Amino acid sequence: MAKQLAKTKRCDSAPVKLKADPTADEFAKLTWAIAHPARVQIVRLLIGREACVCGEIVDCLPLAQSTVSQHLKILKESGLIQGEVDGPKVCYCINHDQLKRLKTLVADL
Amino acid sequence: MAKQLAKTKRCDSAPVKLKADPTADEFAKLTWAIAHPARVQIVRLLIGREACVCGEIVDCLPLAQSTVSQHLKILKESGLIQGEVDGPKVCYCINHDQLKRLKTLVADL
DNA sequence: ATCGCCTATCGTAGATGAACGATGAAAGGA
DNA sequence: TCCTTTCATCGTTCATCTACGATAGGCGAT
Repeated sequence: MAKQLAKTKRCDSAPVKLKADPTADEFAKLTWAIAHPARVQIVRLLIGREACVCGEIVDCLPLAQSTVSQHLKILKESGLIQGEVDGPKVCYCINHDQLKRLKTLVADL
Repeated sequence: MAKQLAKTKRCDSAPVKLKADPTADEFAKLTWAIAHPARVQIVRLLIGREACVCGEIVDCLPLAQSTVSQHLKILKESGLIQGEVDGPKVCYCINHDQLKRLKTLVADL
């Protein structure tokens, strides 16, 4: 996404309005956040359980703790999940608003 | 996804069945295919037009022809779109079955 | 047959992702 | 206070993505 030339060409009959679709970026970010098998599994796990401590998620996946932590960070940054500190542990849960946003974006394709 | 240890730990009460969810892979592949702003725009363009020649898609995006061709290849490999040769041109269109599959997977989250 | 257009592929460079082990920080218990 | 547990972050390595220009191949027109 480096080149940003001001093209004057047309696509068929409609004027070119396909330049910087804001929802395309949002769409891409949300789908990218979940576009990894481990992250799909984490999201599904949280949907099914409503809340889960980080360590449990690690135990459920064949990945190192640091790797899972990275995936959790990605999901958290996308807004799909959120975590709150509970003493020495961190409890993750689904952000239903953002999940609904994702579903809406895909359904409205 | 390299480590495949046979863990015996449990996640909460349910037995560990979060190992190699086949639909998680399918889900990740489909969402990954569309997890880029340019590919989102291409898919939307094709949904709105029902068919589009490659050159028109290139003209609609601020990217080089070779780059667009790569994105089209990714989308084609995911099954979301398909292209058929029409003389010297290639006409791309949406694969509605696969698009519906994507929508179903996301809606059933 | 040759030329020009359209598209795919190759080769490359830089950025980012995915995975790991090791380390660090915070909180609670001994 | 010190130790343990829990989780995040750092640093590294390897692979993949993304973007481009250049090139090759197919097709229609001249």
